[in-house]
Order: sequence, then C-alpha cells, then structure tokens
Amino acid sequence: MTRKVSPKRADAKQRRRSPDERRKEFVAKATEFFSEEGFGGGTRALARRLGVTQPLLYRYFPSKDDLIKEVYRTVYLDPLETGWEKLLSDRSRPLRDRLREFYGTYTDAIFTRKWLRIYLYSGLKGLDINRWYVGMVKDKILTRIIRECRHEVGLPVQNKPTAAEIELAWVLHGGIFYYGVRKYIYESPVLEDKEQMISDALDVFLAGFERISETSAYIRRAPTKVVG
Amino acid sequence: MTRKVSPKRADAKQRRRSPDERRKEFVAKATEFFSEEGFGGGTRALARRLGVTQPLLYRYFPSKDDLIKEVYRTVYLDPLETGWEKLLSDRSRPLRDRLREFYGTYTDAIFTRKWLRIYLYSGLKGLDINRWYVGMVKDKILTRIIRECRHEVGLPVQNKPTAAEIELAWVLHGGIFYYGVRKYIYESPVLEDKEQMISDALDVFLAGFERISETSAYIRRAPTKVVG
DNA sequence: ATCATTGGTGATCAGGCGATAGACTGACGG
DNA sequence: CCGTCAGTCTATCGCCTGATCACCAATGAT
Repeated sequence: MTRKVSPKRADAKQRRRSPDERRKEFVAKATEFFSEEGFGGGTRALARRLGVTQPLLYRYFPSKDDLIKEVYRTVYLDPLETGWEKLLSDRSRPLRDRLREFYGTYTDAIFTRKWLRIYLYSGLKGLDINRWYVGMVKDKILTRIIRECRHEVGLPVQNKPTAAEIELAWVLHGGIFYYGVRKYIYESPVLEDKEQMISDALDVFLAGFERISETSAYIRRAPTKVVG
Repeated sequence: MTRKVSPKRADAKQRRRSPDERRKEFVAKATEFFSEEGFGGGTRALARRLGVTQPLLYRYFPSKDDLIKEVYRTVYLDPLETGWEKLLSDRSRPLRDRLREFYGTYTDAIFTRKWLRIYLYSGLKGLDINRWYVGMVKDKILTRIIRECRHEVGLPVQNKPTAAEIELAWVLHGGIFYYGVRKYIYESPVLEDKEQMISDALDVFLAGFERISETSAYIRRAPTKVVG
C-alpha cells in the first residue's frame, strides 16, 4: 500500500489516494459529523467539513442513507473486540479482577462522545442494529457475568440465567453506561476517576449479589416471562 | 380562484374552546409529535396531526422554536411531584420500603415513550434544561438516598456526600433508568415486572452498600475532585 | 504524446421547510 | 342588527435539502 504522509490539501502536488482509503476517510469524518449534528445534518455542511463539494459525496455513496448505513456499521462493529467472552470466563483469575478489566476496556471503547451519540441517535430511530446490539450485550456479556457470579457464590450454574438475574446485570451495566452518557452527552460533572467508579460499582454489585444469593430464593426461581 | 366552502366542521355545534385550552391542547399534541419525529419534524406534519392547517400554529406560537420550548417546559416540569424528598427522608419507615415506593412512583412518572424520547432528544441537543434536571436529580434524590443509606448502616451523616458515594447512587439510578430506555426506546424485551426489577436492584444496592461500608474505608474519604 | 479512466466541480432541479400576507367565517357584546 | 375581533383558511415567499447532469482536470497505461 503506497502510504502518503504529505500534509493535507494546500498543495496540488498531493498524491491521489486509493478510492478505498478515500471512502473510509469520508465515512470516518461523516461519523464525526453526524454524531454532532444528528442524522438530519445536511450533505452540504458535511461536504464542507470534508473539504470537498457536495456532489462528490454522491460519487462515493449512492445516497445519504447509504452513507449513514456505513456509519452505523463502522460505529457498531469497530469496537467489537471479542476477547471479552474468554476474559469474563477465565476462572483462573478472581472474578472481581476480570470484571474490572472487562468494564475498563469496554468503557474505553464506547465512552466517547462520538460513539455514544451515534448509539443514542440510532436508538431513537428504532433501528434493528440497535436491538441487535442490545441482544448481543445480553448474550455475550450479561449472561456470562451472571454465570460467573453464580459460580463464585457456589450456586449451580444453569445454562440460561433467569430473566430476573439478567435484569440485575442490566442494572449494573446500564448504571455504568449511564456514567458515560452523563459525562459525554449531558456534559455534567462526574467522578473524575472512571476506574474507581467501575470498581465501586462492582464492589456493591458483587457484595449485593452474594448477599441476596444467601438470603433470598428468587435467584433460584424458574425463568420469568419477558415482554418486548 | 373558486371560493371553497369549507367542508370541515363535522360538528358545527362544537363549542369554541378558550384560547388557553386550545393552546395547551396544541402543546400536548406537539409533545407527542416531537417525541416520535424528533424536533426536526415539520410544522406541516404537526398541523396535519392536529387537524388544522400549518399557518394556524403561528397564531398560537411566534415560532417553531417557541413551541418546542413550551414542550420542554411541560415535559420536564409536569412529573415533578415534590413529595419525594419527604418520602425519602421519612425515617419512621424502613429505608427499603421508602426507596421502593420512591422508585415505583418516579418510574411511573417518567417511564413513558413520550417522556423518555423528549428527554433523550433534548439531552442530545445539549440544552441547559437537561443539565438542570440532572443536577436536580443529584441534589434532591441521590444526595438524599446516600444520606439515608449512611444513617441506615450507622455511619455519621455528613452534610455533603462524597463524589464517590454520589457516583454509587448514580449507578443505581442510571441502571433503573436504563430499564425504561431499553423498554420504551429500544423496545427490547425486558423483565415484565417493573416492581420486581426495582426491588431486586435495591436489594443488591442496599446489601452491597452495607457490606462495603463495613469493609472499606473509601466511603469515609474526603470529597473527590469532579470534572465537568 | 495519447487517451480512456477516474476525481472533482458548478449549475440546477424538484420538493420540503419555516414563516408571512391577506381574506373569509362565525361568535358575541352592544 | 351591527361592528368587532379571534379563529381559520389559501396562497405564497425565500431558503435549504437531497440528488442529478454536463463538463473539466488529473492520472497513468500504452
């Protein structure tokens, strides 16, 4: 691949980049743009930010909607490092450590203004990809967390956690997620130390889980009906 | 042009409503409309839904933006029943019961598609009213919750909880909030029984809080720096 | 040097937007 | 019965939007 390091623009001497590279660059910048403006943002303003004219966009993408779809794809799929499942299930390490590391890297990946805004915008549009992502979180992360928690406190590990258990994990997950929303979307003051927030949240969750697993029967209840 | 005899007026007998009533009706319907379409929704489509023509909106509101501002005001201020603070602080009742009741009524108020969508849309716009709301939740609810938790486990009740404690309460609050987002925005399957979700989340939180208050010193640390 | 290919542009279209102007309708106090 | 005035309409303005087209410019294989 002929890598060019020449500074952008300003010089006609600039070498022509490969179509694929250019396209990727467009998608990346478009992601930034739409994350700020929402998907109602205009193609002219987008083109201005890219330093090109508006009709050029239509040489690379058939329509604005197709461009937006590519934005979704990269945003949702890029941060999907799938070492997560193995990390969560590696019982040679203390569960607390595993969870700390997992939520550390997971939030490193998604706690950006760009990612969170695209995620919320697409959620508000009711897109399938959003529901797919939520289902993925449930199956790949929360189910695993519950299983490890049950193992940790000596409960039998079922194949499928109950809906109530999953919901418990969702409250943890959503609570951590909401930290990012408060910081990067609402731009409210938050506790500076993200790792401490995660660590504290996990301490409470693990201690609470352990406690209720001793004194309560509901964890062992049959799967509860869910509605969608 | 031919003068059109207006075919409307299915019920000529219909009494003319007071301007104020009509205005309120417009705002209410506009809230529904914008919650679905986002604030990019057009005035023509809105008027169609109201059963009137588009220019009429401008007799009631100087501009689309003014209408939107009124939508914000009603959405944010309507569900503010301020019995909350007293409810949370009423030490004649068990803390768990108070929290259950509080989160029961609080979520009854905000877990609607309409409220949540307007809330998220306004958050994405970065409006001040959103930050104001978040600050209000922190001061009126979370601070109170932490204070009661400290009292419950026998810790000295400071005037101002530490930032780390508030963050802990935010994880609980955000976790519960996210249930509503998953159900009404993402329309994902959730545990049917909202009260059970709340009850379980509180059980874990209270047990966890109690536990870490015994074994950890961080709760007594000096207030931690926050950034905004 | 030639010439097809690709990158890029200005002009423009049809349609939608928020907002305004002006005329008609009908309820109501005198 | 009349005059007033709010409620509502049709028609329209200027602007912005996504998209298209014809055309020029740079590239690179021959």
